[in-house]
Amino acid sequence: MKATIIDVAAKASVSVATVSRVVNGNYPVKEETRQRVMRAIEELRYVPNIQARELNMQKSTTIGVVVPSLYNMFFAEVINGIEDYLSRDSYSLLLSCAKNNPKQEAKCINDFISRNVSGIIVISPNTENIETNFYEQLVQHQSIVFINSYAKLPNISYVSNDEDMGSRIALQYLLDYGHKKILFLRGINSDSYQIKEDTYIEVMKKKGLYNPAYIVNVGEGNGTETVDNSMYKLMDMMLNLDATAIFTCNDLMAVGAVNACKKMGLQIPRDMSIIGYDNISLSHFIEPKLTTMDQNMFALGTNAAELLIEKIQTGKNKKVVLDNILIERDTTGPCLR
Amino acid sequence: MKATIIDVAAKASVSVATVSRVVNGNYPVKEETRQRVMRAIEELRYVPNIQARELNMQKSTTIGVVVPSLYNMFFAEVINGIEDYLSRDSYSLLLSCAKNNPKQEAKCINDFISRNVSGIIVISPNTENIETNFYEQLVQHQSIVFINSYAKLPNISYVSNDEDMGSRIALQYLLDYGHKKILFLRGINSDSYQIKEDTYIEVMKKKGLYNPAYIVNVGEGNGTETVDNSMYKLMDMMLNLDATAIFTCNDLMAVGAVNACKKMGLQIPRDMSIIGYDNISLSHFIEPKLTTMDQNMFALGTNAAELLIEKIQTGKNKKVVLDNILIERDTTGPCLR
DNA sequence: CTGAAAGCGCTAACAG
DNA sequence: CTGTTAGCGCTTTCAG
Repeated sequence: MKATIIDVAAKASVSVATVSRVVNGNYPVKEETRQRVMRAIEELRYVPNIQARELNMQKSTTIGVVVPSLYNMFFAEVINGIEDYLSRDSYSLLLSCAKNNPKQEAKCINDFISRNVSGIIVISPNTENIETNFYEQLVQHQSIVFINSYAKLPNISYVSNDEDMGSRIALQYLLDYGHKKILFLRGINSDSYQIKEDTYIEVMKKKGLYNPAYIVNVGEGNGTETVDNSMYKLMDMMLNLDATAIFTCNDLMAVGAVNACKKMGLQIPRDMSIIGYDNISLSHFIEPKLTTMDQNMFALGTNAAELLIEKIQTGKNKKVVLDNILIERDTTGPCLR
Repeated sequence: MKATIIDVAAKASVSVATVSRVVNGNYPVKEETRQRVMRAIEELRYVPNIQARELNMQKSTTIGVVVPSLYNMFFAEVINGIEDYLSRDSYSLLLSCAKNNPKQEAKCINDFISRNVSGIIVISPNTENIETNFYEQLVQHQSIVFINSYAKLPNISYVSNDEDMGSRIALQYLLDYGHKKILFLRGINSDSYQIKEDTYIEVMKKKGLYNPAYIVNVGEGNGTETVDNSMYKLMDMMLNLDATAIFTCNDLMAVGAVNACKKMGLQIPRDMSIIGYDNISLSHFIEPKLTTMDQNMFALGTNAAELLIEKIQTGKNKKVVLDNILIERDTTGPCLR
């Protein structure tokens, strides 16, 4: 059985209150008694029970993080940032995976609440849960931070990338290279795809280059199958479309596009320019290395953690928008057709 | 303020005991009162406080997971497996990152204990903590499972891969294809590389094909730079060595090898066969898709979770060694020279 | 079938 | 400076 504060008190011949004071160092204790208590703690290998402490204090130092999937390295890198910031503030991180399923996402969150987390970070919240105003009820009693959510709800802090601006930069880069027929690859169930599509449509229309047939939906965008799905989808379509460039909503899709071109005998970037989004490590592992928009996942994570702790402590919401920068590598070049 | 069991009891005009019975369904309650309680729960949006429940029941349904780094996708995939198994059993997962630092690893674990986890999974435990018998003291009061630890301590459950056997299979596969000059690519600072090298040397010697010059050390084996390091290292060497095949200690190195061949104008697998190790998702994202030994990280995770829950419930330790199976894809073929 | 009451381990008045 | 004690929200005997 694990030692409790009572065991320590008995061993040191003091009251539990004194032990508590020694442990927390929040009230004066005579040095000599302190020593005695410390020794008892050592000998019994006493570790305070945080559950009991938090039950008593009506607060908690655990925060919950929900991700839609762990298969896209994007999420691992964001979690890395969150964990890094949190551990400095001695918060703990409860992790749950929603498996790209809105029901599951809601279940994860209810579970967090049961476990008395002091706040929750949701990475790429499922649009369905936003529409059904699941979150609107939630924010009454919970501190929430959304990472990369398009719909802005009241009483929630946000950290997101300026994906609108990022998409403009990516598109402009392609346009500057002379590309006119630019395919747009997106997935389902994420706001982030919608933001980019809106920007894509606006930019292309403004240039008089818009063609709805160029918008391709590859389905699930964050699974193991995303790369292959994107590849097959493109191979099906490209025969009928004479595009010279592809702008994809994430790097997984971009890799699929690269593979499709290889399979079809198209040289990159001579015959086809491809630009991805995220800059996950995968993007520079492949050959040719991917030109992509960097989302700086680590910063996304640390900022979210910072906002959440601020929200917990002050009740104030804040929105942070990070800039995405272009990482120019080997999959883009001038339009030669 | 969140509703408590007392609020529900008051609203439904019953005792807290009855509410508890309704919530847990473990004792008979008259249907009519049950209805009344359920209605009160709905109206108050009551969610049981698991901290309080667990404090009372002296048990917990949280488990802690320590990883040395979150940067490597290997770990993300293992965590995915753990999370998947745990969520079925309605356990929650507390995640901490030790940042490749033994002190930090110990701190993470003490923190878990404070938070009353019912067990801990350590992925690739730090050798230093094993030597200083930090863990030996720990196991008295804690259920521990190690993933991929080569040092075996008493009272700990293990799940690991049979990398010796896996290496034999990989090498034999290459030998069966007629390859005689097989390069071996390894990194630093991991037992796992040593196991594979020992096997490599033994197998090659037995065939009379051993050549120490064929052993290549690429340095850090799990960083972002591993792919490129491996590529440059190989490009430097291959000119002088007339190898026809390469066996690498992980997929990152294998991808580097593939890229090196591409850069040098060698066709894969016609001019060079390459076999990796791990089967991280990256291995089938690239083109040509990598032949590799599957470490099945997901299974590593689910098995660890299973063993941990078994250990928690029965106190029994177990060692599970998973077989690594060959995933034959597109980077290997017969020796044509 | 239901209620009263005793804790789980801890903190924080309050009283010495 | 230190001890006593009342809860935090919940489960579970033990009586009715």
